Amino acid sequence: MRDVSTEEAPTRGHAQRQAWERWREYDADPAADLPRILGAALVAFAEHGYHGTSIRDVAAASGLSVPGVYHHFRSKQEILRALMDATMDELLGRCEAALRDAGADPAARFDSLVESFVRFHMFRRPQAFVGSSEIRSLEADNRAAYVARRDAAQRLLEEAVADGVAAGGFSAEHPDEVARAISSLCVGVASWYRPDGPLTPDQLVQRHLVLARRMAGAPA
Amino acid sequence: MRDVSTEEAPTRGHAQRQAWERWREYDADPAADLPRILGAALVAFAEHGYHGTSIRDVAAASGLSVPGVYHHFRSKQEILRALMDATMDELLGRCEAALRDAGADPAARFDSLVESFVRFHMFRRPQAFVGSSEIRSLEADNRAAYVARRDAAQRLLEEAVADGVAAGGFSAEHPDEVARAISSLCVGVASWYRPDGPLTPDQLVQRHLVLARRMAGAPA
DNA sequence: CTGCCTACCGAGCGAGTGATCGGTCGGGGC
DNA sequence: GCCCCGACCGATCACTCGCTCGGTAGGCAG
Repeated sequence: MRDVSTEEAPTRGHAQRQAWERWREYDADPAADLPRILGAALVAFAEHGYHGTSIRDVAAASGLSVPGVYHHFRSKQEILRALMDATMDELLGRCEAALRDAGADPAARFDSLVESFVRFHMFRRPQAFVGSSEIRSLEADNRAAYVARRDAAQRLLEEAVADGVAAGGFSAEHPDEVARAISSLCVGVASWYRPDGPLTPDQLVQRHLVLARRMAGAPA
Repeated sequence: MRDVSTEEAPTRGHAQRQAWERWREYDADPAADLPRILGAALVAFAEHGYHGTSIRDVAAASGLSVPGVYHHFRSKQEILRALMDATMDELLGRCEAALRDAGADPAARFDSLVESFVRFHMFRRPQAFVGSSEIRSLEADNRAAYVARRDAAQRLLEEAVADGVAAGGFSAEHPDEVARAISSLCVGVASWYRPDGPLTPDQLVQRHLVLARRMAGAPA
């Protein structure tokens, strides 16, 4: 028999806009502030993929029955959509907070944004992985909406590089390609970074900042 | 009861070891020199993923029936394994040819290797995509063997950067991280590059060479 | 011709899939 | 007291999955 404690509220989809003022700080558990079904889905999707995960897998990992899962989500697809939405909410929220913190100087804004990207991909590895590998599993409408938000994040980077070139002394000849290279770098971080690696998160952030600045042709 | 050790697939059996002397040249169709079942599987796995693709999908795209597919491969898993093996055969083969062509100068070897990586990820996009996204769908043994070969490719890059630092005037402080960044860049190329984009392949190679050199701290 | 080989196909197996139906159970409002 | 509602479950639906069985068609050796 299951305990009937219902202390957990989903609040997905129309959640209150979270602030992410402390954009540098992350909980050790990537699934910590997700409702339990989405947390279970995150782990399963990251490990076996969307199509490699059954509703029964998600239900078991959530401590629910199959109809229990369907009480909260209309379909398997909607679980994926909610997960991807939550991922973009957090990424965009933290990046905007990082830019607010950075003020007006183009070089500082660039550094702050890159740092925010790197940190997100270090501490939200499963989200970043699912967010890039399961785009193809989203149905057309959901995919279009998700890609639009992902492109918006990409545009933040492009603007940061372009502003650096225009007013920050950056020497990159092709800012958009540098921006794309930086996001490739971050996606890569999510795929190999392990918290028990030899370097601290702060060290890794600094080293990637160096690589990003070099590609952008930022003054040393 | 047939003992299906029939290796009809030209991938590994037919030309004992392919030369890849012309490592810069690629057929326009990534599936061109794959047996039809692997070609169909490549397209399907790239679009829907391993678990999102059924044997019936592969059979239909190959113009075969389901048992027709099973005449050539013992299992769905073995189709994936053969596909991933063929991918690594080609990547490693072309990269080794690129290094042979480059001679002894560390900077030339670095350039040649990076060019080979970039070209492979531009012209073998589906292979590169499946090769990185479906590692998790390989069973333990197959995965271990594949990861070992992928790490060997990574080591080529690490050595090229390290040699550049030791004898080529590169200034990178952390060669292995630069190597990892370069391969992240290439994986990224496979995910966004479109042959009908505004830039020619040669232009894209040159631009990525610039980014790679900058990260490695190569003399301008 | 027979005998055997490779290369396939039609039909179908057991298991598992996403999803649904009609419930049960406990707590809160009246 | 009563009723309703959200949260959940057991049973089951129609369907698809990976895979297999028993066969056929054609080529080639003897």
